Amino acid sequence: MLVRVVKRRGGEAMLAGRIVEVEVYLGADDAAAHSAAGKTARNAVLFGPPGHAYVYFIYGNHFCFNVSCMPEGDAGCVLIRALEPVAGIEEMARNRGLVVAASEGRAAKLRLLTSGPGRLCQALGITRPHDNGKDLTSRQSDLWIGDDQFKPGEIATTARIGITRAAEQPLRYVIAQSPFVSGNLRIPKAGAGRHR
DNA sequence: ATATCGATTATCT
DNA sequence: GATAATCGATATG
Repeated sequence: MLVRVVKRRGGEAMLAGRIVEVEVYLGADDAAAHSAAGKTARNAVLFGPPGHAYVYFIYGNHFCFNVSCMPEGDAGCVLIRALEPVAGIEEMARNRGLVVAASEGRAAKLRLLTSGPGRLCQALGITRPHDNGKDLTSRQSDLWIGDDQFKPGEIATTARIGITRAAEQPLRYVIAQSPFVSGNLRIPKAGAGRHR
């Protein structure tokens, strides 16, 4: 199994991150999916062809980025929940309103860039009117997903996060070894905490 | 360290 | 009018 990279060309810099955490949403029979109640103006992309971007705005503050995965007419999708920053880190930090210092707290701050659905959208500049519906399989698009030949270690599955319905299904997939997965369910080893 | 809460808007009932 | 696939700040041990 190979993991992929989300890339985005913005102006001069290219922004890229490796996908380290996703959640699956089934089209039908999934009370947590936006598509559960049928097609609407908001989720229309999910019912289109696979490999396209579904972007939506949530909680009045944040965007979330999904990839439609099922053939036309079926609304299954994958929510991209966390990335490992790969390229364009300074611009991502600007987008997030953070400053990445050159040395020490760097690793810690990298986690703040893209470890979460809302964060990674802000870091990559993904917004609803602008990016919704883009073809992620075409390099002509300024937002696409490609294969970077990365060989992940163990893939762990857990319950999905932040939802209020059908939350118990183990449809969240994370690269177990990655420190860049979103914070909620990180499994800190005993005594692994930081001091100060 | 963990827990609780407010922000803020598109979408649906 | 209620709700939400979140984040960041504040409060508390």
